Amino acid sequence: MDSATKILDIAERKMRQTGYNAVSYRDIAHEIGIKSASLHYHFPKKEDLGKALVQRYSDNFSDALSGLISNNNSPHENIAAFVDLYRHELKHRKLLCLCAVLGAEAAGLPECVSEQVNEFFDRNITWLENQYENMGVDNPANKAKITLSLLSGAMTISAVNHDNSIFDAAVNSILNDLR
Amino acid sequence: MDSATKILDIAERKMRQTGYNAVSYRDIAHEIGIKSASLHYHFPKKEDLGKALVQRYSDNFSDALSGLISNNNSPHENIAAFVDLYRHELKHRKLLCLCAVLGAEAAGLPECVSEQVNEFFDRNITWLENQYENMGVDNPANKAKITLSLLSGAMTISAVNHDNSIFDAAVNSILNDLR
DNA sequence: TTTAATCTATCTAGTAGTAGGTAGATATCG
DNA sequence: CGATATCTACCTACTACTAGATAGATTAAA
Repeated sequence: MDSATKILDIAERKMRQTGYNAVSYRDIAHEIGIKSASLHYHFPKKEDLGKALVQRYSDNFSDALSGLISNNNSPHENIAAFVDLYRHELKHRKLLCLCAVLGAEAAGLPECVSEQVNEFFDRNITWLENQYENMGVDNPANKAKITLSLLSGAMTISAVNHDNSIFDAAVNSILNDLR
Repeated sequence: MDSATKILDIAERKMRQTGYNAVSYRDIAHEIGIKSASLHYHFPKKEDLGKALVQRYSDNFSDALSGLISNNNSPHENIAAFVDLYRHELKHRKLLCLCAVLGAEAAGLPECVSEQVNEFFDRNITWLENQYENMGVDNPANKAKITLSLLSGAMTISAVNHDNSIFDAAVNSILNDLR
Protein backbone atom coordinates (compact mmCIF):
# COMPACT_ATOMS: atom_id res chain seq x y z
CA MET A 1 0.00 0.00 0.00
CA ASP A 2 1.34 3.45 -0.81
CA SER A 3 2.26 5.85 1.95
CA ALA A 4 -0.42 8.43 1.29
CA THR A 5 -3.07 5.76 1.80
CA LYS A 6 -1.42 4.50 4.97
CA ILE A 7 -1.28 8.03 6.33
CA LEU A 8 -4.93 8.62 5.55
CA ASP A 9 -5.97 5.29 7.05
CA ILE A 10 -4.17 5.91 10.32
CA ALA A 11 -5.20 9.55 10.54
CA GLU A 12 -8.80 8.59 9.91
CA ARG A 13 -8.86 5.98 12.63
CA LYS A 14 -7.21 8.29 15.13
CA MET A 15 -9.39 11.28 14.36
CA ARG A 16 -12.54 9.20 14.60
CA GLN A 17 -11.45 8.29 18.12
CA THR A 18 -10.07 11.54 19.48
CA GLY A 19 -10.75 14.41 17.08
CA TYR A 20 -8.65 16.62 14.85
CA ASN A 21 -6.45 18.40 17.35
CA ALA A 22 -5.49 15.31 19.33
CA VAL A 23 -3.84 13.74 16.28
CA SER A 24 -0.24 14.68 15.45
CA TYR A 25 2.01 14.09 12.47
CA ARG A 26 4.48 12.51 14.85
CA ASP A 27 2.02 9.88 16.08
CA ILE A 28 0.95 8.97 12.57
CA ALA A 29 4.53 8.77 11.31
CA HIS A 30 5.59 6.64 14.25
CA GLU A 31 2.81 4.15 13.57
CA ILE A 32 3.87 3.83 9.93
CA GLY A 33 7.54 3.67 10.77
CA ILE A 34 8.73 6.79 8.96
CA LYS A 35 9.72 10.25 10.17
CA SER A 36 7.15 12.95 10.69
CA ALA A 37 8.97 15.17 8.18
CA SER A 38 8.11 12.66 5.47
CA LEU A 39 4.42 13.20 6.07
CA HIS A 40 4.80 16.76 4.88
CA TYR A 41 5.92 15.47 1.51
CA HIS A 42 2.49 13.88 1.05
CA PHE A 43 0.42 16.47 2.93
CA PRO A 44 2.33 19.76 3.26
CA LYS A 45 0.04 21.23 5.94
CA LYS A 46 -2.15 19.54 8.48
CA GLU A 47 -5.20 21.14 6.91
CA ASP A 48 -4.24 19.47 3.62
CA LEU A 49 -4.35 16.14 5.40
CA GLY A 50 -7.62 17.03 7.12
CA LYS A 51 -9.24 18.12 3.91
CA ALA A 52 -8.08 15.07 1.95
CA LEU A 53 -9.25 12.85 4.78
CA VAL A 54 -12.78 14.18 4.91
CA GLN A 55 -12.93 14.30 1.13
CA ARG A 56 -11.99 10.63 0.83
CA TYR A 57 -14.38 9.69 3.61
CA SER A 58 -17.18 11.65 2.05
CA ASP A 59 -16.54 10.25 -1.43
CA ASN A 60 -16.38 6.68 -0.17
CA PHE A 61 -19.66 7.26 1.58
CA SER A 62 -21.25 8.75 -1.52
CA ASP A 63 -20.10 5.76 -3.53
CA ALA A 64 -21.62 3.41 -0.99
CA LEU A 65 -24.90 5.30 -1.16
CA SER A 66 -24.91 5.19 -4.96
CA GLY A 67 -24.24 1.48 -4.72
CA LEU A 68 -27.25 1.01 -2.50
CA ILE A 69 -29.54 2.78 -4.94
CA SER A 70 -28.27 0.79 -7.91
CA ASN A 71 -29.58 -2.40 -6.28
CA ASN A 72 -33.08 -1.22 -7.14
CA ASN A 73 -34.36 -2.01 -3.70
CA SER A 74 -37.24 -0.25 -1.99
CA PRO A 75 -36.61 3.05 -0.21
CA HIS A 76 -37.35 1.16 2.97
CA GLU A 77 -34.53 -1.28 2.27
CA ASN A 78 -32.22 1.54 1.21
CA ILE A 79 -32.67 3.38 4.49
CA ALA A 80 -32.14 0.17 6.44
CA ALA A 81 -28.90 -0.34 4.54
CA PHE A 82 -27.92 3.29 5.21
CA VAL A 83 -28.37 2.77 8.92
CA ASP A 84 -26.33 -0.42 8.66
CA LEU A 85 -23.35 1.53 7.30
CA TYR A 86 -23.15 3.45 10.57
CA ARG A 87 -23.99 0.44 12.72
CA HIS A 88 -21.28 -1.71 11.25
CA GLU A 89 -18.55 0.85 11.92
CA LEU A 90 -19.67 1.39 15.50
CA LYS A 91 -20.20 -2.25 16.45
CA HIS A 92 -17.32 -3.88 14.64
CA ARG A 93 -14.69 -1.16 14.60
CA LYS A 94 -15.86 0.93 17.56
CA LEU A 95 -15.45 4.00 15.41
CA LEU A 96 -17.71 7.02 15.18
CA CYS A 97 -18.52 8.80 11.95
CA LEU A 98 -15.54 11.03 11.08
CA CYS A 99 -17.81 13.97 10.39
CA ALA A 100 -19.78 13.58 13.60
CA VAL A 101 -16.50 13.92 15.49
CA LEU A 102 -15.09 16.77 13.44
CA GLY A 103 -18.46 18.49 13.44
CA ALA A 104 -18.30 18.85 17.21
CA GLU A 105 -14.99 20.69 16.88
CA ALA A 106 -16.09 22.67 13.84
CA ALA A 107 -15.40 26.19 15.10
CA GLY A 108 -11.78 25.23 15.77
CA LEU A 109 -11.13 23.53 12.44
CA PRO A 110 -9.42 25.01 9.39
CA GLU A 111 -12.16 26.30 7.14
CA CYS A 112 -11.26 24.02 4.24
CA VAL A 113 -11.88 21.08 6.57
CA SER A 114 -15.17 22.22 8.10
CA GLU A 115 -16.43 22.97 4.59
CA GLN A 116 -15.93 19.34 3.66
CA VAL A 117 -17.72 18.21 6.81
CA ASN A 118 -20.60 20.46 5.92
CA GLU A 119 -20.76 18.92 2.46
CA PHE A 120 -20.76 15.40 3.88
CA PHE A 121 -23.87 16.14 5.91
CA ASP A 122 -25.52 17.82 2.94
CA ARG A 123 -24.96 14.77 0.76
CA ASN A 124 -26.35 12.45 3.40
CA ILE A 125 -29.42 14.57 3.94
CA THR A 126 -30.08 14.83 0.21
CA TRP A 127 -29.78 11.08 -0.26
CA LEU A 128 -32.11 10.36 2.66
CA GLU A 129 -34.53 12.98 1.44
CA ASN A 130 -34.79 11.19 -1.91
CA GLN A 131 -35.56 7.93 -0.20
CA TYR A 132 -38.27 9.43 1.96
CA GLU A 133 -39.69 11.22 -1.03
CA ASN A 134 -39.91 7.93 -2.93
CA MET A 135 -41.73 6.47 0.05
CA GLY A 136 -44.27 9.25 -0.17
CA VAL A 137 -43.87 10.57 3.36
CA ASP A 138 -44.71 14.19 3.76
CA ASN A 139 -41.90 16.64 4.39
CA PRO A 140 -39.12 14.27 3.33
CA ALA A 141 -36.49 16.97 3.93
CA ASN A 142 -37.52 17.20 7.56
CA LYS A 143 -37.51 13.46 7.93
CA ALA A 144 -34.03 13.23 6.45
CA LYS A 145 -32.63 15.80 8.88
CA ILE A 146 -34.16 13.99 11.83
CA THR A 147 -32.88 10.58 10.79
CA LEU A 148 -29.31 11.76 10.29
CA SER A 149 -29.28 13.78 13.53
CA LEU A 150 -30.64 10.88 15.53
CA LEU A 151 -28.13 8.44 14.10
CA SER A 152 -25.20 10.76 14.60
CA GLY A 153 -26.14 11.80 18.13
CA ALA A 154 -26.93 8.28 19.28
CA MET A 155 -23.61 7.03 17.95
CA THR A 156 -21.71 9.60 19.99
CA ILE A 157 -23.58 9.19 23.26
CA SER A 158 -23.56 5.41 22.90
CA ALA A 159 -19.78 5.44 22.57
CA VAL A 160 -19.08 7.73 25.53
CA ASN A 161 -21.42 5.79 27.79
CA HIS A 162 -20.30 2.37 26.54
CA ASP A 163 -23.97 1.58 26.15
CA ASN A 164 -25.09 -0.04 22.92
CA SER A 165 -28.72 0.25 23.94
CA ILE A 166 -28.66 3.95 23.10
CA PHE A 167 -27.60 3.36 19.52
CA ASP A 168 -29.97 0.42 19.21
CA ALA A 169 -32.89 2.52 20.40
CA ALA A 170 -32.12 5.06 17.69
CA VAL A 171 -31.80 2.44 14.97
CA ASN A 172 -35.05 0.75 15.96
CA SER A 173 -36.83 4.05 16.03
CA ILE A 174 -35.69 4.86 12.49
CA LEU A 175 -36.57 1.43 11.14
CA ASN A 176 -39.93 1.12 12.91
CA ASP A 177 -40.89 4.50 11.60
CA LEU A 178 -40.60 3.19 8.03
CA ARG A 179 -43.51 0.85 8.40
CA MET B 1 -16.10 37.54 40.14
CA ASP B 2 -13.39 35.24 41.51
CA SER B 3 -10.72 33.88 39.19
CA ALA B 4 -11.74 30.24 39.38
CA THR B 5 -15.17 31.16 38.05
CA LYS B 6 -13.71 33.34 35.31
CA ILE B 7 -11.42 30.50 34.27
CA LEU B 8 -14.30 28.03 34.17
CA ASP B 9 -16.52 30.42 32.24
CA ILE B 10 -13.93 31.08 29.57
CA ALA B 11 -12.82 27.47 29.34
CA GLU B 12 -16.42 26.36 29.00
CA ARG B 13 -17.18 28.76 26.18
CA LYS B 14 -14.01 27.83 24.32
CA MET B 15 -14.42 24.08 24.72
CA ARG B 16 -18.02 24.23 23.60
CA GLN B 17 -16.75 25.84 20.40
CA THR B 18 -13.62 23.86 19.62
CA GLY B 19 -13.27 20.90 21.97
CA TYR B 20 -10.94 19.94 24.80
CA ASN B 21 -7.60 19.79 23.02
CA ALA B 22 -7.94 23.05 21.14
CA VAL B 23 -8.16 25.02 24.39
CA SER B 24 -4.94 26.04 26.13
CA TYR B 25 -4.11 27.49 29.54
CA ARG B 26 -2.32 30.29 27.76
CA ASP B 27 -5.40 31.35 25.78
CA ILE B 28 -7.62 31.30 28.85
CA ALA B 29 -5.11 33.26 30.93
CA HIS B 30 -4.63 35.84 28.21
CA GLU B 31 -8.36 36.46 28.00
CA ILE B 32 -8.58 37.02 31.76
CA GLY B 33 -5.44 39.14 31.84
CA ILE B 34 -3.28 36.97 34.06
CA LYS B 35 -0.34 34.65 33.40
CA SER B 36 -0.89 31.05 32.44
CA ALA B 37 1.15 29.90 35.43
CA SER B 38 -1.52 31.38 37.68
CA LEU B 39 -4.12 29.03 36.27
CA HIS B 40 -2.23 26.13 37.75
CA TYR B 41 -2.84 27.55 41.19
CA HIS B 42 -6.58 27.06 40.69
CA PHE B 43 -6.46 23.94 38.51
CA PRO B 44 -3.10 22.18 38.89
CA LYS B 45 -3.55 19.92 35.85
CA LYS B 46 -5.64 20.40 32.74
CA GLU B 47 -7.67 17.34 33.64
CA ASP B 48 -8.56 19.03 36.94
CA LEU B 49 -9.95 21.93 34.96
CA GLY B 50 -11.74 19.58 32.57
CA LYS B 51 -13.29 17.59 35.35
CA ALA B 52 -14.40 20.65 37.32
CA LEU B 53 -15.82 22.13 34.15
CA VAL B 54 -17.99 19.17 33.25
CA GLN B 55 -18.97 18.73 36.88
CA ARG B 56 -20.16 22.31 37.16
CA TYR B 57 -21.95 22.10 33.82
CA SER B 58 -23.61 18.86 34.79
CA ASP B 59 -24.63 20.15 38.22
CA ASN B 60 -26.05 23.37 36.79
CA PHE B 61 -28.04 21.29 34.34
CA SER B 62 -29.30 18.98 37.06
CA ASP B 63 -30.39 21.98 39.09
CA ALA B 64 -32.24 23.38 36.11
CA LEU B 65 -34.00 20.06 35.59
CA SER B 66 -34.97 19.87 39.27
CA GLY B 67 -36.27 23.42 38.96
CA LEU B 68 -38.46 22.41 36.04
CA ILE B 69 -40.01 19.55 37.98
CA SER B 70 -40.72 21.69 41.03
CA ASN B 71 -43.05 23.84 38.92
CA ASN B 72 -45.52 20.96 38.97
CA ASN B 73 -46.14 21.21 35.28
CA SER B 74 -47.17 18.35 33.05
CA PRO B 75 -44.52 15.97 31.71
CA HIS B 76 -45.35 17.42 28.32
CA GLU B 77 -44.46 20.92 29.51
CA ASN B 78 -41.36 19.62 31.30
CA ILE B 79 -39.99 18.06 28.14
CA ALA B 80 -40.75 21.20 26.15
CA ALA B 81 -38.81 23.18 28.75
CA PHE B 82 -35.97 20.66 28.58
CA VAL B 83 -35.70 21.12 24.84
CA ASP B 84 -35.74 24.87 25.37
CA LEU B 85 -32.62 24.66 27.54
CA TYR B 86 -30.68 23.36 24.55
CA ARG B 87 -32.41 25.61 22.06
CA HIS B 88 -31.66 28.75 24.01
CA GLU B 89 -27.93 28.04 24.19
CA LEU B 90 -27.70 27.25 20.48
CA LYS B 91 -29.81 30.14 19.20
CA HIS B 92 -28.73 32.91 21.55
CA ARG B 93 -25.17 31.94 22.40
CA LYS B 94 -24.34 29.77 19.39
CA LEU B 95 -22.91 27.21 21.77
CA LEU B 96 -23.24 23.45 21.64
CA CYS B 97 -23.77 21.28 24.68
CA LEU B 98 -20.39 20.88 26.39
CA CYS B 99 -20.88 17.14 26.71
CA ALA B 100 -21.93 16.68 23.11
CA VAL B 101 -18.61 18.22 22.09
CA LEU B 102 -16.46 16.39 24.61
CA GLY B 103 -18.34 13.16 23.93
CA ALA B 104 -17.11 13.19 20.34
CA GLU B 105 -13.51 13.33 21.59
CA ALA B 106 -14.12 10.85 24.39
CA ALA B 107 -11.43 8.30 23.58
CA GLY B 108 -8.78 11.04 23.76
CA LEU B 109 -9.97 12.60 27.01
CA PRO B 110 -8.52 12.01 30.48
CA GLU B 111 -10.64 9.33 32.09
CA CYS B 112 -11.80 11.55 34.94
CA VAL B 113 -13.27 13.90 32.34
CA SER B 114 -14.99 11.32 30.15
CA GLU B 115 -16.50 9.78 33.29
CA GLN B 116 -18.19 13.07 34.05
CA VAL B 117 -19.47 13.33 30.49
CA ASN B 118 -20.90 9.86 30.82
CA GLU B 119 -22.66 10.84 34.03
CA PHE B 120 -24.14 13.95 32.42
CA PHE B 121 -25.83 11.85 29.75
CA ASP B 122 -27.02 9.34 32.34
CA ARG B 123 -28.65 12.08 34.38
CA ASN B 124 -30.36 13.53 31.32
CA ILE B 125 -31.68 10.18 30.22
CA THR B 126 -32.96 9.35 33.69
CA TRP B 127 -34.77 12.67 33.96
CA LEU B 128 -36.35 12.29 30.52
CA GLU B 129 -37.28 8.71 31.29
CA ASN B 130 -39.21 9.88 34.35
CA GLN B 131 -41.14 12.39 32.28
CA TYR B 132 -42.05 9.83 29.63
CA GLU B 133 -43.01 7.37 32.32
CA ASN B 134 -45.35 9.93 33.88
CA MET B 135 -46.88 10.44 30.45
CA GLY B 136 -47.59 6.73 30.27
CA VAL B 137 -45.72 6.08 27.03
CA ASP B 138 -44.45 2.54 26.68
CA ASN B 139 -40.73 1.96 26.92
CA PRO B 140 -39.92 5.36 28.43
CA ALA B 141 -36.20 4.46 28.68
CA ASN B 142 -36.06 3.99 24.93
CA LYS B 143 -37.90 7.20 24.32
CA ALA B 144 -35.53 9.10 26.59
CA LYS B 145 -32.46 7.81 24.75
CA ILE B 146 -33.94 8.75 21.40
CA THR B 147 -34.91 12.26 22.47
CA LEU B 148 -31.50 13.06 23.90
CA SER B 149 -29.64 11.58 20.92
CA LEU B 150 -31.77 13.48 18.46
CA LEU B 151 -31.32 16.77 20.28
CA SER B 152 -27.58 16.33 20.65
CA GLY B 153 -26.97 15.21 17.08
CA ALA B 154 -29.17 17.88 15.54
CA MET B 155 -27.40 20.56 17.54
CA THR B 156 -24.03 19.50 16.20
CA ILE B 157 -24.99 19.13 12.55
CA SER B 158 -27.02 22.31 12.64
CA ALA B 159 -23.99 24.23 13.89
CA VAL B 160 -21.50 22.84 11.33
CA ASN B 161 -23.89 23.45 8.47
CA HIS B 162 -25.03 26.86 9.70
CA ASP B 163 -28.55 25.60 9.13
CA ASN B 164 -31.09 26.18 11.88
CA SER B 165 -33.67 24.11 10.05
CA ILE B 166 -31.90 20.94 11.12
CA PHE B 167 -32.20 21.74 14.80
CA ASP B 168 -35.75 23.00 14.33
CA ALA B 169 -36.76 19.78 12.62
CA ALA B 170 -35.48 17.83 15.61
CA VAL B 171 -37.23 20.03 18.13
CA ASN B 172 -40.53 19.87 16.28
CA SER B 173 -40.27 16.13 16.01
CA ILE B 174 -39.75 15.80 19.76
CA LEU B 175 -42.59 18.17 20.62
CA ASN B 176 -45.09 16.83 18.08
CA ASP B 177 -44.44 13.36 19.35
CA LEU B 178 -45.70 14.36 22.77
CA ARG B 179 -49.26 14.89 21.56
C1' DT C 1 22.95 1.45 -24.73
C1' DT C 2 25.00 4.32 -22.10
C1' DT C 3 24.68 8.64 -19.97
C1' DA C 4 22.40 12.40 -18.08
C1' DA C 5 18.49 14.38 -16.01
C1' DT C 6 14.50 14.09 -13.40
C1' DC C 7 11.25 12.28 -10.13
C1' DT C 8 9.86 9.91 -5.76
C1' DA C 9 10.09 9.17 -1.23
C1' DT C 10 12.57 9.19 2.40
C1' DC C 11 16.18 10.88 5.66
C1' DT C 12 18.83 14.10 9.14
C1' DA C 13 18.81 18.11 11.35
C1' DG C 14 16.90 21.92 12.31
C1' DT C 15 13.47 26.17 12.97
C1' DA C 16 10.20 28.98 15.88
C1' DG C 17 6.52 28.56 18.62
C1' DT C 18 3.36 26.35 22.00
C1' DA C 19 1.96 22.79 25.28
C1' DG C 20 1.33 21.73 30.19
C1' DG C 21 3.69 22.19 34.29
C1' DT C 22 7.03 23.78 38.31
C1' DA C 23 9.80 26.59 41.75
C1' DG C 24 10.19 30.28 44.23
C1' DA C 25 9.69 35.32 44.88
C1' DT C 26 6.30 38.87 45.66
C1' DA C 27 2.25 41.38 46.68
C1' DT C 28 -2.21 41.89 49.08
C1' DC C 29 -5.19 41.53 52.82
C1' DG C 30 -7.71 39.79 57.10
C1' DC D 1 1.74 36.78 60.97
C1' DG D 2 -0.47 33.76 57.76
C1' DA D 3 -3.22 32.85 53.87
C1' DT D 4 -4.42 33.76 49.25
C1' DA D 5 -3.38 34.78 44.77
C1' DT D 6 -0.46 36.32 41.52
C1' DC D 7 4.04 37.06 39.53
C1' DT D 8 8.72 36.01 37.06
C1' DA D 9 11.35 32.79 35.14
C1' DC D 10 12.07 28.62 33.76
C1' DC D 11 11.74 23.53 32.06
C1' DT D 12 10.82 19.63 29.15
C1' DA D 13 8.30 17.85 25.67
C1' DC D 14 5.85 18.44 21.80
C1' DT D 15 3.75 21.12 17.76
C1' DA D 16 3.67 22.00 12.74
C1' DC D 17 6.80 22.87 9.46
C1' DT D 18 11.33 23.59 6.53
C1' DA D 19 15.92 22.99 4.27
C1' DG D 20 18.89 20.29 2.22
C1' DA D 21 20.93 15.71 1.39
C1' DT D 22 20.43 11.08 -0.38
C1' DA D 23 19.31 6.68 -2.47
C1' DG D 24 16.75 4.52 -5.91
C1' DA D 25 13.66 4.36 -9.69
C1' DT D 26 12.25 6.27 -14.08
C1' DT D 27 12.66 8.81 -18.25
C1' DA D 28 14.98 11.14 -22.12
C1' DA D 29 18.77 12.24 -24.98
C1' DA D 30 23.36 11.17 -27.20
